[in-house]
Amino acid sequence: MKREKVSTAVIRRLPRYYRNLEELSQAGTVRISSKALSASMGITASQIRQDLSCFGEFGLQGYGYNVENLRREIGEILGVGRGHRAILLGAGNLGRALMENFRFDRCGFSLEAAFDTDPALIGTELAGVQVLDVAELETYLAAHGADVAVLTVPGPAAQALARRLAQAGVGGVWNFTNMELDVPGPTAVENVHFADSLLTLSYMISKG
Amino acid sequence: MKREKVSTAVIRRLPRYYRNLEELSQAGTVRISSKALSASMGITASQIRQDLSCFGEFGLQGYGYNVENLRREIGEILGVGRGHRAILLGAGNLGRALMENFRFDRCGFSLEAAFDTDPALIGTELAGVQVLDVAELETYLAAHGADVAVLTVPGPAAQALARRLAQAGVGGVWNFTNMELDVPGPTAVENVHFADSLLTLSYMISKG
DNA sequence: TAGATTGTTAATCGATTAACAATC
DNA sequence: TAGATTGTTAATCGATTAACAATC
Repeated sequence: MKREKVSTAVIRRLPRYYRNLEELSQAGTVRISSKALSASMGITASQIRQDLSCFGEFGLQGYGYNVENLRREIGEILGVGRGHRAILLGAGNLGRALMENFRFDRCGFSLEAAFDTDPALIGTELAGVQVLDVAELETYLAAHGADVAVLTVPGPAAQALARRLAQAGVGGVWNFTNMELDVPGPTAVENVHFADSLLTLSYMISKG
Repeated sequence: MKREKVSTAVIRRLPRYYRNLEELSQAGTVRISSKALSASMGITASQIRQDLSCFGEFGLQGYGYNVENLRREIGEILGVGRGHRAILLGAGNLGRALMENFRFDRCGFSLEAAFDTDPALIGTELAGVQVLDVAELETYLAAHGADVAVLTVPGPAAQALARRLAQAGVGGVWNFTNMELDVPGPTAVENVHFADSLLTLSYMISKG
């Protein structure tokens, strides 16, 4: 194995591998070759082997990969099972949709608290999670900490909150706002820009 | 200009250019050089010029680009202003969040109808949009058509619906389910895989 | 053993960056 | 005119694909 720095292209494929292996595992498939996986994922077998070789040797010559074993290994690489703790900021429509529908646990996260500014929401419970006052954010984080913050607030509030989160030591921001966040140092930002995504689709269908 | 086929890497940057130019335009900035834009976007000036040159010559030597003009040109490339029509399938939490919060119009789309299977929802109106019975999907599409379908249904229903949409001539599927869709031919699919995104973030914060 | 399939090295392909003549 | 900045060509860098020895 190589263990130089792994390119983001590779990293962004890991969740797809993980998802496919989960499905295979659930379907009871015990082993799979890079060739078979390649066919079902629309990626070359060569690339799959190359990608995996960044992290170790998970296969067996003449056999392929043990599905459950490979799933677990990739899960470990992605950090599933580290007991990551998430908080959510902005319990509006989108925030609530994520709280009620998104399976944080399947990604190895537990959603521990939500924050909002609306007095009508503060003190209530949504999807089994307490809604706290954003004013208490630093107090909460000092006491409990959090690995990731889900940012589903209105755009204008995003940048300031992101900075507060980074300041308080939150490791990553999952950004659903349409803002480009500028956060210092070690805090990671992962953007889910709906508009960018829809505009890409718009381009794709506008060819004819 | 070149006009060979444009790589997806370039296309995925276009919405970001568009977004930045919107902001500049709203801030009243009249002109900008590739160098200045590069600094504010964290992309090299060379890449910006290279990207734009795929579509035409929008700048002026010694001057740079007219912000509003470039914004409009990129908007045109992306298909904003074509009056694209969208329908939404699955008016659950996430679907409703998109209907009520997402500015389809800012991407040049109008949301024309929603579909669900829940009798309690069918016939009601959400965010000014009628909710129809999914059973009427084909009838509706035959009568009105649609350019894009927003797919916010539960995973198990996704694949079959995607096929029905493609069959009925819908040009693109904006896929929010955690399923990998297999649709025939000319219908485009743009995925918004929340889990993949969160797992990528999980990887990023799991290094230490 | 023979066939299958890995991990890795080498070859190819594509995307990003640098350089610069053209020109506003 | 002199300075700035484009569009494009060439150089570099990185990522994907192909090939193959190792070996289950």
